[in-house]
Amino acid sequence: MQQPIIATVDIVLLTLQQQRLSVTLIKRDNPPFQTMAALPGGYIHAQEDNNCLDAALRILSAKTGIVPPYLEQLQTFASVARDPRGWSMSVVYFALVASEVIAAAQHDEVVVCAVDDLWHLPFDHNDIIAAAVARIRNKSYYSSLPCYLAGPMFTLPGLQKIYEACLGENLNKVSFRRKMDELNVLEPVTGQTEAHGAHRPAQLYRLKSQFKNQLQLLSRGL
Amino acid sequence: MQQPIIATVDIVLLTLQQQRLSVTLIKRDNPPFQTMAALPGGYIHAQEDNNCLDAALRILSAKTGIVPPYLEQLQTFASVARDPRGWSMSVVYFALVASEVIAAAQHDEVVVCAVDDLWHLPFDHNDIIAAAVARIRNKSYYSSLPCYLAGPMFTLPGLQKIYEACLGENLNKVSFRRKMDELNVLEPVTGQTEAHGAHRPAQLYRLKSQFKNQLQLLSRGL
DNA sequence: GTTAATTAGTAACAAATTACAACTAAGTAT
DNA sequence: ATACTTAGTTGTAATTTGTTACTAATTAAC
Repeated sequence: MQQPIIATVDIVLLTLQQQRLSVTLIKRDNPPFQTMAALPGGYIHAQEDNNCLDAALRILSAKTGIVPPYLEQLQTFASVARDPRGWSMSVVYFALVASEVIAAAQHDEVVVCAVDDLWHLPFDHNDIIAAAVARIRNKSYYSSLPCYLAGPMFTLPGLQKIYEACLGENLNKVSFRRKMDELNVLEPVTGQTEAHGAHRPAQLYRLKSQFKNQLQLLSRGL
Repeated sequence: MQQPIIATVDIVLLTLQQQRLSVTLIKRDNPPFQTMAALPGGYIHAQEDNNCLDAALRILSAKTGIVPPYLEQLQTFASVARDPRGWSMSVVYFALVASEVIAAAQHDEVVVCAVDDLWHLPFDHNDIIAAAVARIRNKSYYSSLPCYLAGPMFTLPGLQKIYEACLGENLNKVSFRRKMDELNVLEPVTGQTEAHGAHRPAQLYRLKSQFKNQLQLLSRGL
C-alpha cells in the first residue's frame, strides 16, 4: 500500500437559534484550512476507538464538550479531491441538541450559524451540511426527531414551531396535535404551564423517558 | 500512524428469486475466510478510484460483471472487531437488479440466496444484509425502488407481487394501482400484453426513460 | 371589576384519501 | 356456448386530514 487513505469522522451538530436550523462550527487549529471554521471532526484513533460512533462521540466531546442525546450516521463522504492531503474518507454523523446545551458547554472557538446563511466552508462541508439538513427535513415528517431540538420541557405550540423550522413550512395546529398524540412520546408535566404574554398559558410537556434517546416513527407522516 | 485502517467497499446486490428477496454472494478467493461465500467487496484503490461510488462500481463489475441501474450508499460499518486483519471500515452500497441480469452476467462463484435463508456469513455481513433489507423495506413504501427488481417489461399484477415481496405484506389491488398511477413512472407498452394462463392477459408496462436510473417518491406512502 | 385582546386547546364538520366489495373484460379449457 | 380465471374498473364505505369556529385562561386597559 502506498499513500494510506485518510480516515476521519465529522459531526453535523444542529440546533435552533431564533427559530432557525443552525450548525455548530469550530475554528480549525491545524492545517489544512487552519483557523477557518469547519465541522467538528478528526481522525479515527484505531487504538482508542472501538468503532465510528465511539470516534464521533470522542471527537464531539473533545471539541464541543457535548454528549448529544441523538447521534445518527448520515453518510460517508470520500474522494480523492475532497481533502488536499490526499484520498480521504469521512464518516459523517449528525446530532441534534437544544441550544441551551451548546451554551452550557461553554467552549470557545465554537460558532453557531444558521444553515441558510453559511459562507463557503473548507473541504466539502457545505455539501455535508446540505445532506444533513435534507435528512432532517425528511425525518421530521414522520418521526419524533425534532423533539431533540427542544429543551427538557416545552409546550405543544413551541414544539410545533420547532417542527416548522425543521420542515420549512407551516403546519396546521389541530393536525399537528393529533400527530403528536399518535406519536405517543410526550407526557404532560402535571401542574406546569408556561405563560409568556397576556393570554392563556400552555401546558408543559417532556419526552417520556424511554424516548429520551430513541426515535419514534409515525406510520403515515405529518 | 501505526497500523493503518483497512478501507473497503462492500455491495449488497439484491434481486428476486421465486418472489423472494435474495442477495448475491461470492466465494472469497483470498484470506480471511477464503472460499467462504460473502458479499462482493474489495479494497478502495486510491490510485484508481475517484470516490467510493467508483470503487463500488469497479468491484461489482469485476466480481459479478454487473453494472446496476440503481446503486445507493447504505451505511458504513467500521470497528476494531469486524475484520480479523485489524481496524476496518467498509462503505456499503446496495443495488437492485432483475434476476435475468445476474443470470446473463454468467459469472461463476456467484451464489444467490434468499435473505431469509442465510447461514452465518463472514465478517458482519449478516448485519449488513439485514440493514440493506430494512432500508429497502422502508423505501419500498414510498418510492419506485422495487421497479428496479423487475425486468425491462412487466405487468401491474407482476409489479404488485414484487412490491409485496419487498414489503413482506399483501397489498390491495386498487390502492396499489392508484399509487403507481400517482408515482407516474410507468408507461404502457402499446399493444403488448402478457398472457400466462386461461384468463384475460395483462397490459405490459416499462419504466419511463427518465426514471430508468432515478427514484421517484410518493408524497404519502403506499 | 368589567371588558378587550391574545393565545391555548377542543369540537364539529367538510374534504380528501384509502380500503373494500362487487362488478365488467378478455382470455383458455371443456 | 359455458365455466373458470385473472385483469382492470366502478361505486361506496371507512378512515384520515384540514378548516372553521368555538371555549378556556390569562394580562392589560379602562
